Amino acid sequence: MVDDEQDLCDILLFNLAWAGYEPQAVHSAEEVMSLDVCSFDLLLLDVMMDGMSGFELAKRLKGSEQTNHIPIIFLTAKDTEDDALQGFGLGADDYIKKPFSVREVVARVKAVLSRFSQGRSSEKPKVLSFEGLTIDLVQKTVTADGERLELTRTEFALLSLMLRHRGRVFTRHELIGLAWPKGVIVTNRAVDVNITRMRKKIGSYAAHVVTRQGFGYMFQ
Amino acid sequence: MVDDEQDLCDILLFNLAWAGYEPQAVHSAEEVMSLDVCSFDLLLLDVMMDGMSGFELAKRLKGSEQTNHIPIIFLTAKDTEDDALQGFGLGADDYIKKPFSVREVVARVKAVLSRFSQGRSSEKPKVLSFEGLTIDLVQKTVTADGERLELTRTEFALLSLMLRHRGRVFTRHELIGLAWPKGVIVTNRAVDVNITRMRKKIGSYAAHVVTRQGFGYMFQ
DNA sequence: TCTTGAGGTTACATTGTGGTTACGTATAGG
DNA sequence: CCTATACGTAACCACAATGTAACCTCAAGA
Repeated sequence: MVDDEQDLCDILLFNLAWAGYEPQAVHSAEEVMSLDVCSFDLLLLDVMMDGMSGFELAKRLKGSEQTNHIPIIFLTAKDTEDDALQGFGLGADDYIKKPFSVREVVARVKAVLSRFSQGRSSEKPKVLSFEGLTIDLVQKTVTADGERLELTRTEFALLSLMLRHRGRVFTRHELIGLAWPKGVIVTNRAVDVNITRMRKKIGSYAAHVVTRQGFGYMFQ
Repeated sequence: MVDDEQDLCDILLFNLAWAGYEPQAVHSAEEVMSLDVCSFDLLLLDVMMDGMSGFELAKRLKGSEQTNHIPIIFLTAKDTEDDALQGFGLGADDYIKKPFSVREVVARVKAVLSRFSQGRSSEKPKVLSFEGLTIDLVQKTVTADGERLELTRTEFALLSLMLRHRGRVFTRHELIGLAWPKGVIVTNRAVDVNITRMRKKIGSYAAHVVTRQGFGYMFQ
């Protein structure tokens, strides 16, 4: 959710969370660029914002291979036909005029997400695997040679990230940005410790989680 | 495609062919053994079949050096889904629950194949190369004539910098500014020593790392 | 309120990296 | 040909990077 009105964000955050979603709010389009946008399932964009407008942001996101699949719902105070058309022209999936009821927003979010879950998002593979190591991204479970492993959230995030991009070296800084919740601040050493814990749990597959001294970690 | 339901096979065959693939169907796991499995790019296996199950077949294929690289997508009936998938650890690359839409199957096939075709070595082969010398900027590795070299971070930074701007002469001062972490203070001689160490590791290619006395170093 | 576990930090051991130094060799300028 | 300077390189060693156990905090449940 990108909107510069703090109060509105709070209300929507609460209601969307109540409805079972995991909403996150930022207050300017610029902030969005510093996030891992790919990891979001839906964007609620305010059109009128200081700095970059919601339309401008949408144009950029739809222009990138990485993010153009993410459904977008615009929130706007403008109610003219032109603006609506401009929004849809940018690939908007819905359009909600202010003032709106919270219930309406939640309903539209639900509708757009269900529409998308049948289509493109079901194309995402649900499991990652490497030899006898299998990661179920839906059940959030890991099995090694048939044996169920108990990885914690952080360990799971690290392993699935590295396995999804096997062969790539991640710096500690990148891992913190990609496998940790947004906004948390931890030291680099937290990565080492969680890598160690994760290695211990995956047994012989730990040999594939290699340290590239001076660079970071990778799965190979 | 291995499934004992003739009708289902026909539908999938038609749609996969329509999508540009060259599908082939057999109706039991036993029949698969008589085929040249290595020549297939992907296997769609029904789990529940008369005779050998899809799991059993997958276990055999993953156990063989010849075939363990072939991605497998399981087709599972709803009642066997959960427990079976948690336990199997067979290295499946995806699974699709019955009943499924044909479109979903095609989409998953596409996703898995694209992941394997480009994801094998690395996602973006950001590499620099010169004759038989290859620098993988993602994996942070250097290979010379196919042989993997173990360069340290500083050596890697020096070589990749010079190779990226081949033909340009870098003064020691420039190299310290570009290949060393910001803020560190080292003497010029540190450059010499690291150049020497790097040269030693790249073998015959060391001849291309030339000293321009009084100026600095360059790669030519 | 109590329990439990996730996970961040710290401390310490260990290893590898790489800076410095010393000395030998090559090069340029006279 | 001589000499000052630049460079190559082995050796030494400080410290940076990493593995890991231990401790502690915080939050989610019970």
